[in-house]
Amino acid sequence: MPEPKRERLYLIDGYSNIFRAFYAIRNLSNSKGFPTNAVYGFHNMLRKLLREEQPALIGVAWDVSEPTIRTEKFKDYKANRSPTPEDLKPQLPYIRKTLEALKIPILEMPEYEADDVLGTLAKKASAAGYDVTLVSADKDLLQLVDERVSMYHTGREKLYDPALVEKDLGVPPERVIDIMALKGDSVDNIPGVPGIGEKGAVQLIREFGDLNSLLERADEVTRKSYRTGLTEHRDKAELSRELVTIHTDLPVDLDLEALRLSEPDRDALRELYRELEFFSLLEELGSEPIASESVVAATEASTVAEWKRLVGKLGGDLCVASVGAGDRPLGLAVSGAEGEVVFADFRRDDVRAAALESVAGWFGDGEREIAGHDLKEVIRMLGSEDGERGFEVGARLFDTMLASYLARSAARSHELEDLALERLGAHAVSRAEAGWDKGQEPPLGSESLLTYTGERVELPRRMAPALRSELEANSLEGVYERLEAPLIPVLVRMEERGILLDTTFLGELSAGMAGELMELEKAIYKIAGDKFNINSPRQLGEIMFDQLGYPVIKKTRKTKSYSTDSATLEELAIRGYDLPEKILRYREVAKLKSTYVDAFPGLVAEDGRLHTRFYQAVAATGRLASANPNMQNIPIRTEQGQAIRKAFRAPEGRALVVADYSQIELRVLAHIAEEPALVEAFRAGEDIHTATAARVFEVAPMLVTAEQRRAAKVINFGIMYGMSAFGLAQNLRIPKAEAERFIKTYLDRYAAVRRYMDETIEGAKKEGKVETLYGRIRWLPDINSKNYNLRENAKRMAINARIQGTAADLLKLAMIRVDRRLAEERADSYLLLTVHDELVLEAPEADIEEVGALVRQEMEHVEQLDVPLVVDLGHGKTWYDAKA
DNA sequence: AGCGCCCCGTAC
DNA sequence: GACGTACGGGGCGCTA
Repeated sequence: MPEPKRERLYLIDGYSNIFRAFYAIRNLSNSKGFPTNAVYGFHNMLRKLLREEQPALIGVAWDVSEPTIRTEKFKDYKANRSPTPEDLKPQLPYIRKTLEALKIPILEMPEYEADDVLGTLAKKASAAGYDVTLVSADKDLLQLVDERVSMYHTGREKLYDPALVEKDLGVPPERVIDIMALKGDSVDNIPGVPGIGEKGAVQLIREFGDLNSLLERADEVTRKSYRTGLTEHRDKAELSRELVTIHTDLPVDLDLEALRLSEPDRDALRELYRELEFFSLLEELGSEPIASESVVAATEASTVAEWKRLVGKLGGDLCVASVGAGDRPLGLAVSGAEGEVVFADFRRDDVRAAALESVAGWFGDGEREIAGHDLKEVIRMLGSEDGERGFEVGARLFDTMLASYLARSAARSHELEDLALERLGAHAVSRAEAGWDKGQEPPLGSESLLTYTGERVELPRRMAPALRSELEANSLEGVYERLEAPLIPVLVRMEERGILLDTTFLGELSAGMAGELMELEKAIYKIAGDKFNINSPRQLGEIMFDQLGYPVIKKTRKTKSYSTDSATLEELAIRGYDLPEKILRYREVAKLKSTYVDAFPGLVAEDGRLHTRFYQAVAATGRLASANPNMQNIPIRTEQGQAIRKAFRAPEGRALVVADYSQIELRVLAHIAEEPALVEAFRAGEDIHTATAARVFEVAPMLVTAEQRRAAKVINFGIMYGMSAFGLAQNLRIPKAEAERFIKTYLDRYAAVRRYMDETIEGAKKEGKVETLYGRIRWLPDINSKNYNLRENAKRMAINARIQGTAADLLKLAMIRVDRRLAEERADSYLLLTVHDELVLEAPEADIEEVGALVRQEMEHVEQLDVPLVVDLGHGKTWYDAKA
């Protein structure tokens, strides 16, 4: 009859594994700078163990502070141990908390070390019929190994049974003590026998059997140094043996059943993961929608009276959300300080009217604070139905999306769903789950709709306090209150207005382009000798490099296929091949046609205008982004591209006014770097690229050639982007050595720029971040990475983020001021677009001079820098004319 | 059909 | 590898 399968007890050596985790993972901390490497490493080790071994019983042995039985015997025991690292100490309580959350018992006994607890429990458990596995990175524990007790060595990743102990150490487990007693241990300050090391100890024990016999027969030892050591230091050997011997007979009265593993406390784990910012673990842990905690589902107000009654009870500070699709609101949710949520479904006409009236009151109330996620969308949606929004924003706005963005501008996403998962461990109900699916919308009063709407306000309301403190902790309230929050209503108004589009004109443009593409296509097929899809880089590559045998210039980054980008095609054209020129021209026209000319008419709203969306929480540097359509990459470089700008126009009697900052980023560089030569040039109103060329090439400004100016321009921009000599050489088609000389000369002549770059990188390495003039932060976690690419990328980001980000700050502030002054002084003139260093406005024809002057004044005086800020103005019926 | 990745190109 | 920040179109393969 086979013996029934024995259950296995896993006994974890706490400190040895914690230390190992601490040293194995460097540089892990949460956003507050709290070190988390040891918690993370140790916790992951446990998770792996739980997952892979599924232990029946488990416990973690924990050392207690001194005194112990060993320090009493030998006061210098462990005296050579270095103190617990400063970064580890604060993590220990968190490790205990993770153990508590995992429901893993912590085993500690006054006066005894973890080893003794482990030894005693191992023996006790094996005697009681369990198998035991010790988990440690300390090979002292190998003395405990026997037929029932094995040891998993965390560092070596080996599972030791008696045979493996003998193989690795040269002696069986029961002799491990003797070896240790002979050789000693300098770290634990165990003396051992002077002159005997690991090899000698093993050899002596193998020869004499055990330590007792060896000591008895010490005079038989042949090697003189060993013999004298053993005879003169017998006491040391015996003390050492006592110190290294793990006690297996502690007076414990532990019911082993208490070590039976139970279900973890998922809520406690979630809380810890959140605090420590173990987001991947948080995600893996998964979670119930917070709605299931039955506090969030909204109460629907089905009558006006009910709406007024429920909303009346909410109190001062509110959290609001609109729900719906695109610009079409389906309803409004609002919650008060206690978290009770009221929902108005706009399909009930009277409730809708009452809700919109409440909204107007709340947003217009300057004494009130309104929280929410992506309030620009909320405000825009609520204002969309009646054409004209029935309210202005006077209330203070706390937008969790923007707060998250300021706290971590480089994060992948600041969407409500993602933040809720990361910060609350909550899986938000999806739109599909709420009832929006394939053109369907949720039925009136459905439970899932009420859950969904409840979450839209409850999730941001619950995240707001932590986000507020995160802003404060990083001194980001200034940027929030001065720039981001006031910008919200400005952007709403710009999006609502849109810009008039001349679709007829675009239609003509498209037809012309179609004709040219046909011609090009014919010519291309003729040279290629075959038809193929010119839009497919892969097919084009096959034609050029396989069929026609052109030389391969370079391969693509990800798939290592033939590159056919414009630099490659230009190079081939220079080398005299026919096809590339045609392809370049084809690409240019096809790009303009598909991305702009043909795409815009489909995006025009009923008012004939294009309403882009500005995204305030996307660009890691602080810039705005624009989409649907992207109004920030409308062509301007080529004549044909510029023509597209003729389609953006002002209505009858009105004109577009364009104001753009001249060289704002270089001015910001001059200011931040305090570079006297650049500052002087800007103060003198010189052409900065000509001035740079003169300085670098050592010629009088008047004698700078067009070629020299072009090179200076490339390096001026290249510097701001962290361009290398390689990049400059490629760009200017010059030898790398020449590019290197060029950069060196530049940095010699602009020594403060070199200092700026060095100091920026040095600061980033120390702080892990860079800041703009207004305190906007970009975190750079990779700045000290061992990975060359990651590190060098982070350096370039550091150099660029300060400049680009400061320029973005300046423009945002200017927009807020321009908007305010126009509203006060020229209500029928207003902002339409912003393109990073440029504002586009619409004004009555009669007012363009005054509006231009007003805008220029606000933009140029937005901040007092070491260099003047200069704005170029233009106006006209179309964007094209206004920029001319 | 919808989605995501890739390559490529537009802007500042 | 090699120049920062964006958005978007077409090709193409995968999944449903």
